[in-house]
Amino acid sequence: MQTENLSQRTAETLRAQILEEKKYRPGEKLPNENELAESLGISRTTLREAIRTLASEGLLEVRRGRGTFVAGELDRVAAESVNMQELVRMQVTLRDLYEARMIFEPQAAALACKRATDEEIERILALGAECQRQLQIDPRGKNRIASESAFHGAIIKAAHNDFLSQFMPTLTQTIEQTFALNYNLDVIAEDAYKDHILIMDFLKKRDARGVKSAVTVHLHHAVQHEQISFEEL
Amino acid sequence: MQTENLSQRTAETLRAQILEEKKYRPGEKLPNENELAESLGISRTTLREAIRTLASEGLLEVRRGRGTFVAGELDRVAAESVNMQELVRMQVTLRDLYEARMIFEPQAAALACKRATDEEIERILALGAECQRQLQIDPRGKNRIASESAFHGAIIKAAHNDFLSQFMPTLTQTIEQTFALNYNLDVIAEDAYKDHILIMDFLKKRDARGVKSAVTVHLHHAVQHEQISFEEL
DNA sequence: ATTCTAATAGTTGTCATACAACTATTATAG
DNA sequence: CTATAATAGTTGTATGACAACTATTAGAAT
Repeated sequence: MQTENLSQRTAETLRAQILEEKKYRPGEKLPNENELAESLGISRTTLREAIRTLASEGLLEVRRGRGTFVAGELDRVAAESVNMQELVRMQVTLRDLYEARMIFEPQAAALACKRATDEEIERILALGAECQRQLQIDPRGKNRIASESAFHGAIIKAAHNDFLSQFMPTLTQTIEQTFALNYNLDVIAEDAYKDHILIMDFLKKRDARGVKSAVTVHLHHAVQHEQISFEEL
Repeated sequence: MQTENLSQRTAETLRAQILEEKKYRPGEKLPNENELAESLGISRTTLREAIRTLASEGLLEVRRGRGTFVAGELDRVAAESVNMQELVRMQVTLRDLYEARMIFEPQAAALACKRATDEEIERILALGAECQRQLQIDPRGKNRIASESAFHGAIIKAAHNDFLSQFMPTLTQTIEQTFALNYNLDVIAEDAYKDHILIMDFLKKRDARGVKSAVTVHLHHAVQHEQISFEEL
């Protein structure tokens, strides 16, 4: 599979030289572009495209008039992102992703229960009601899925944790993207309807433990058709 | 602050045209490089560097011989990564990050308890012992911190969840990076020593709930000097 | 008519070269 | 000794050319 182009292959070569071979240390200056290109046996144009890729990843830092440098260790750490694309490529299993979701979504819901403002609770309930309506109209429709995400999203948001707020949608969307196909929406619909009632009830009462359990159950329902088994936690 | 170079400014222009102006829709093909460069009033070289940046972010997909395309909606979602650098920039608070850690790490430890091979348990115990040694030698030394990370990391890894294995180190390193400074290592050391014993004991017995609680306590000890208060979960 | 093949148009990939623009150092003038 | 100018080193941008790949189209063979 010689499908990748030269500039991308070069980017990988450099990445390996930095990260694995440690040919260039954090903070160290790379040879200038002309030298480096020649030593790699490629044109400067191609090298520059490779450098752009690595700079965009945060591994390199290009300073005009001075040179190109390997990012310092701290910056490098910060650059290590959780890239969903990567995860898909490295074949992280659905089980792993769902497991992660099952760990933190119920907890986030519990937090929401304690931290949500009254307005937020109202909004969540409204979204939940809309969700129930969509479930009855067309359990397989796009609107149903959208309203469900909105419902879940509003709950997460009410947890008032910026990290979770940003992280959660990425995870759930990745899950949906990867496996939206073999999802049996009809079967799930009945369970979902009842689950939502539970979740909303507990939210109204601000019963954190109740919400947490209800969300856990809800996620189990959503996943039980995937023949994934989860351990007790 | 006209500091950014033209190719990067062009990347931002294109990003805005796609994300905000919606001039190009998901899946849509961009004009070819010659036309686009001309219409932007820049050289093809510069445009290509901008495209590399966006392609590396996952927003564009370049197909040789066919053209350059805006990533489909699904792919785009996958490209949305949780970038720690971003999070730091948007001032996600330490509390948020730690809260996330407190949600994930104890559960991960519990999973490890059930899924670790005997060899993994052995290795974790060895790392734990090393950690204890370092704690006595020099509670503030670099080695102590490194061995502690190794210990925690090995536990996470034993959970056999590829997602968590990639995600947790990023989270913990970000936390450490952000506030390694105002860490009172001396005070923590005593607690840590006892916590480690607990954690290792429960691991040996493969008591998942025990480990989970012990890790929770450990994290609370690590954070209690930061004057962050956490809700009950 | 159908299928295979070859030509072709459209596109990205790579190269070589030149010069502009910026940065840091060194040499020079005052 | 200081301020300024020259200079060397480096990245940034532009141009033009051609290679390599993809999809379509035209044409030939069946």
